[in-house]
Amino acid sequence: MQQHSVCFDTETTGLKALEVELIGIAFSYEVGKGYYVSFPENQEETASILNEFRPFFESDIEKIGHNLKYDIKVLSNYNIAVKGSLFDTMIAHYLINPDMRHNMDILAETYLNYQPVSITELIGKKGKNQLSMRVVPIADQTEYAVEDADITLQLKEHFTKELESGNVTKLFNEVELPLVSVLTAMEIEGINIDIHFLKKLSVTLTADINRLEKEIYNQAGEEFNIASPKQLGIVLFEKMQLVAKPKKTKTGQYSTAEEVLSFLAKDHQIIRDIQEFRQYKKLQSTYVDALPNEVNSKTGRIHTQYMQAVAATGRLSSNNPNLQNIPIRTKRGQAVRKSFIPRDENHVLLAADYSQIELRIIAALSNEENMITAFKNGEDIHAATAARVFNVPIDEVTREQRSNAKTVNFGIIYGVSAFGLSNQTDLTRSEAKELIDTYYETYPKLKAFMAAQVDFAREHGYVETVLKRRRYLKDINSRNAMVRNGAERNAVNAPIQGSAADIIKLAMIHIHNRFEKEGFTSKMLLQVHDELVFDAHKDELDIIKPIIKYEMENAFKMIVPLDVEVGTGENWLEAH
DNA sequence: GAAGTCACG
DNA sequence: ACGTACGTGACTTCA
Repeated sequence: MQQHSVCFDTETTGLKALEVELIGIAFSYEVGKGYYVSFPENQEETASILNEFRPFFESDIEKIGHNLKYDIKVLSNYNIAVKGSLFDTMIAHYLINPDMRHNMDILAETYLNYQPVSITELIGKKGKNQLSMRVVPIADQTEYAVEDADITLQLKEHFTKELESGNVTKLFNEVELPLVSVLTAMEIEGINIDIHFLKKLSVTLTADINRLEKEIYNQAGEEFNIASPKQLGIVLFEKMQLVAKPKKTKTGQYSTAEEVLSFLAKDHQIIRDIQEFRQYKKLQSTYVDALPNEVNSKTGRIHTQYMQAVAATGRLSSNNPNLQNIPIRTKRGQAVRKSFIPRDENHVLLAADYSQIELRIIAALSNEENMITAFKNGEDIHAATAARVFNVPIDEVTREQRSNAKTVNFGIIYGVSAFGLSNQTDLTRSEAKELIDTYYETYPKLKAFMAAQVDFAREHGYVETVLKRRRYLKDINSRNAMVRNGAERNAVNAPIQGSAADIIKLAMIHIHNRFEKEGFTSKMLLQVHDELVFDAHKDELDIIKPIIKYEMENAFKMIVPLDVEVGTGENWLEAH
């Protein structure tokens, strides 16, 4: 193959890239043409056939694909590395319009006006009756796989132009595509967990759940399914009549959500028991019992997948399992976090967190001196805000004042309303309104910035991050006030959340490259929006700590300094 | 498969 | 007068 760029697409036995076997690879380097290589079930033979393709995969030839991370991981099972520049049509379309879907089928219809053979036509709907691609006749495999490769090649032509007209080519080439390799490495690396510890934790949770269950039945005077919001609502609000006017969900059911229960907790033991019961059930089913089942039998580690084209703001998301929502806020939740441990006794876990990155970004973008000064002086930003808003010296700020200031600071990032703020605090709606007004007087340029974002969105139809990542806001001029207000909140929030995502992505690329170049044994494992987690070899700790901190703090220069806290420990909780 | 709930940043 | 925080993924219940 003498081409400059080649599209390829792997066909495999399933969806879990690190566990599947290769069935075939389609190649296309000329629109309308393609070739399919079929592999036998014998894995040694497959590896030896693949070896013939090693020079191609490791060459400088540009590799085009749709969701390349998947194909690269599959090939990694056979020790094939994919080198050279990449072009991922899924990610390209994510940058072109992050709010849309990026399935190849949809893209083919939208851009090529063509309806490809769907995978379900070939192997059926997913479920236990779904066939393996192995049993599909080779002619059909070929037809399907080559079509996909051809479509991907054709999409590239469209998207190259659209990336250009959306002014995101640089973001694509310098951030998102390099990030593919970084995420691939992190996913393959995985993280170690202490299964034995989780099993013990599950036993204690079961004991507490059983105890609470009995007490709840006792107080209710009957047995019912506490995990059923419907049954629980009837017991609490019809039988026990705990409140005169119970809040309903949008379908007319009684709401038993935490925000409803927390209002009743101080007056009713049964509510406190339900809250505790719910918490333990959640921890047990979502984490304590689920995580051990996610351990890969070959590596003994947990391998999440990072979704690079899901979150409309530019963030990553994590699934199968989601390692971006591991508990930390409650005591029992923290126990779950303790189960994430280093690779072995020669390593520790290292966690590096950006401190208040979103507030720093809004301070910098708005050029709000009062907030910038606070950050430059290394002040506690919530206390500093409280001091200004409540007009007291910073060392006389009360707990409650700081807490309210903190809530407003976060609210600003989301697009506060007095209603929302009063919901989140003990303040009444009018107190909340007053606090917001004072806040804007304290930080006048913040308000101007927010208004400017909305104006920009109205004029251009989109907003953008520091790295020019766009989010289109089609509802920004809607006549429906509620819809329009939503778009306006997005106009403020998307550049903030998205810029933070841009910055940590840059840092990840820089750190990954330095680690490769300097040949460290330590590995980056996880990203949790403003935090990176590493398996740090003890011998390398003194070298990599300052490298990580430097690369994160200097990934992107703004007029506000970025601050990163680095910690280490024998588990993820300790590392904080 | 939708709805409700709740874990995280 | 109205309904409202931004962004995700996973689990259980129930039609």
